[in-house]
Amino acid sequence: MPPFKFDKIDRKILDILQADGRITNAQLSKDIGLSPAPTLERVKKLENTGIIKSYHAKLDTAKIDLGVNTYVMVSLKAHNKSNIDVFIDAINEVDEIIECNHVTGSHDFILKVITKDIASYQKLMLERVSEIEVVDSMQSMVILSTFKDSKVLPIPSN
Amino acid sequence: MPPFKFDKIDRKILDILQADGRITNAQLSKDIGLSPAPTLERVKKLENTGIIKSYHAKLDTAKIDLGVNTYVMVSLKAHNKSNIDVFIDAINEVDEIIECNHVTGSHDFILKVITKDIASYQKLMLERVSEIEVVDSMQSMVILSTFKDSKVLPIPSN
DNA sequence: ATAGAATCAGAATAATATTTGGAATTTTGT
DNA sequence: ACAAAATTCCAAATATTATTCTGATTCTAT
Repeated sequence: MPPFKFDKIDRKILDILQADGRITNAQLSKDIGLSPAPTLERVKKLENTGIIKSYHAKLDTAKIDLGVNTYVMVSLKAHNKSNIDVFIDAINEVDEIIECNHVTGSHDFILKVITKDIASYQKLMLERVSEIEVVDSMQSMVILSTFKDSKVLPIPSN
Repeated sequence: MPPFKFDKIDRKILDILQADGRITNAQLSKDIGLSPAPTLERVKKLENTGIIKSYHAKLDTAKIDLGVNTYVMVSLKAHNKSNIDVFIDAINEVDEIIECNHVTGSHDFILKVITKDIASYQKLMLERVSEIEVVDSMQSMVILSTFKDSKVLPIPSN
């Protein structure tokens, strides 16, 4: 399958759906200047080709009592495939870890961890993450405040 | 306004809408075991109270040619309010920086940066970020691969 | 117990999504 | 350049969903 080329109209659709994932097809079609039928067809194609992976509600963490958000940088004892697999499998069991990226630099992984408070954060780290046998060291950055959290990616023009 | 208490049904709604932001109200009502009318009423209340902030399409960065994603840790020359304001204002101008968090630890901010390739990343950093006068130092972590990217927050049960 | 508020189901209506058929445009191969 | 093929589009018809409304039931606080 060729990597599917989308045109200017598709890009506009992607911009709009990133900013408002629940816009109606009727409104979307007005915004991009097409009738509803081809608009829907384009959206479906973007979904079917996997360019649009999914849609999600974004919640206010403070209002659902998730006050302590952190980034945690993790180093493994050795970075062979076996160890990485063990780590990934363990991470996937933990709902509070919502992101896990393998990164360059002096650490191996960076995690994003969402918890209710410091106590639950500490408990999670001590009992669930430190306990993963392949983990060597961890370094936490507690998020004090968030100044930008855009869900709109900068799609290149060409 | 009291901090609005949501019950078990609301929590289920939040779980479902985080996982599938475009589910129809009809299907949602079936999933939670209520009729459409009160289901919609609950969703609207969750939106109006700000617990649900927004809805967004999630795209495949590789397929839209955004192959280089990084975390960048930034230290400012001094962390007074004035400098922070200057920094935030500058960051908000840059579409490629989709997240900006003020954090504890040896750096001041952590950014998430989305670009097409290494060349565009370097250009962005040199010409847009390094140029911000209050920036002292930067340290990059390039994302090699993403093992988890969940849009579902672990809502505390009580 | 009882008034008031909140929540619910079911039905009616309004809006939207989705399908269909065919015209117009673009693309492709010669 | 040309014609066939493919793509893209619109407009209209139908199916599905959202939304509103009414009244019954449950919950809450006194």
